[in-house]
Amino acid sequence: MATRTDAPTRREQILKEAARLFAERGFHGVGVDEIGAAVGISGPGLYRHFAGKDAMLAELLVGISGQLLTGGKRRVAEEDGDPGALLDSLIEGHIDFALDDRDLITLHDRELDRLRDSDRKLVRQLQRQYVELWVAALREVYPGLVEQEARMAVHAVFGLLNSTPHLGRTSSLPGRGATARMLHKLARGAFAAAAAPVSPDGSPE
Amino acid sequence: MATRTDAPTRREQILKEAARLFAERGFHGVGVDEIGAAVGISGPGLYRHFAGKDAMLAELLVGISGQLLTGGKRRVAEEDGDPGALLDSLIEGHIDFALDDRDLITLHDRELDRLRDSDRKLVRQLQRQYVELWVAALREVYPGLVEQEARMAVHAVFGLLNSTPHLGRTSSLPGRGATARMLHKLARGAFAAAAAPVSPDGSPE
DNA sequence: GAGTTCGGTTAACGCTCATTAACATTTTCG
DNA sequence: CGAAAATGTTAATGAGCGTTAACCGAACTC
Repeated sequence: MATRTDAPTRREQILKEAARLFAERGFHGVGVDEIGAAVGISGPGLYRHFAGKDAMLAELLVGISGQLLTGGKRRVAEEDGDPGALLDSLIEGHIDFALDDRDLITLHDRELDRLRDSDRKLVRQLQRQYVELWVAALREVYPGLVEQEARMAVHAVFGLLNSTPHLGRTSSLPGRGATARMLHKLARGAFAAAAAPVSPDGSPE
Repeated sequence: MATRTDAPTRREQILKEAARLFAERGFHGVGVDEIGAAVGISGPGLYRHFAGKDAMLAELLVGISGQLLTGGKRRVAEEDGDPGALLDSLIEGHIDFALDDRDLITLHDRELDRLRDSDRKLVRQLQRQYVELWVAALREVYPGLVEQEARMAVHAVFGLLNSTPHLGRTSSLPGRGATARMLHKLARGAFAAAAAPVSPDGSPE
């Protein structure tokens, strides 16, 4: 049970830099020499730590999906009976992740196809479980939602929350706290609308 | 002024297939031979129509941004005084695009970095104009929104609407119409929440 | 303190792949 | 018709890049 202060091992440094570079220029857009240079060693030295470039990507993507799922499960386990609070907790966790590890979020839905079949299957399975967590939580709050609707809403809200990488180009963000609060509001609003039975705002069509 | 029924020229075929392939496997993941094969010619025959692979991507991305902006401007021009209707019209237009040209939507925020500086600047500028269209329309409906908030909400809703490519893996969609309606509802709900002054749903924190 | 492991280095290999060359065929049209 | 443009073809080129080979010093370890 030691994940913190075990020293940022070389492996971890590499993964972190690789994530940043992959997110910036895409998996194929980054050479191993670059990744090596980013951690002070150069080129093939990476092969002392990873089987290959693919292995780095795989470990990153599996790691992301795993972390998201683990965090989600923890929050579900901590539920105290208030479904709304659980949904808020899930949203908050996802926002934290999207804001803190925006590189990984970017990778997550950009480079999945580059994985070996088995790895991709694993990642997809973790993703699916994570989605189902949300779907269950959402339907707890809005029992009127049928499963398919709920799933679609969850996917859409993921898209909303994961939009943070696209910000920052346009204008400097209004501070992390305010950003998080705004995203939370937006997500909640979308969910509420999903559950509204008919004509969401007044326009009959 | 002839864009339709001028025959689907070779150029257009190529662009269409290239878009599909790029969206599926990424710009670097697709070879020119593959693109050629997709339209019946093979390999370097493409160079009779495009200066290079980069040029195809550039034309695609500029085209997308341009189409979005043009469509948005048209809808703004057709405004009849009802700000809510304009916002709905913009949403509807974007959803149509996201559902009909999901390949292009995918490309749009995945491969922008591969462009030459000048092209990327152009695309960004078109994007920015499109965003500003939305921001203005949104603030017309919700005057309480400050510009920065509105811009963030718009970006987030783009993320939401552009999430459609991620669907379809999980479960068969419930039909195009229903999908469009649902996305519309979600977008409207998010916007409404953005404008809500405080504590969106009841949780005080 | 000798030997093994660890973590690195540089040089070389080999493959993929965009691009160009050289050449052929059809279409246009004066 | 006949020349020139248009549209392809295949073969060659050349750069980039992931990976492997061969080699080396430091750090443990018995």
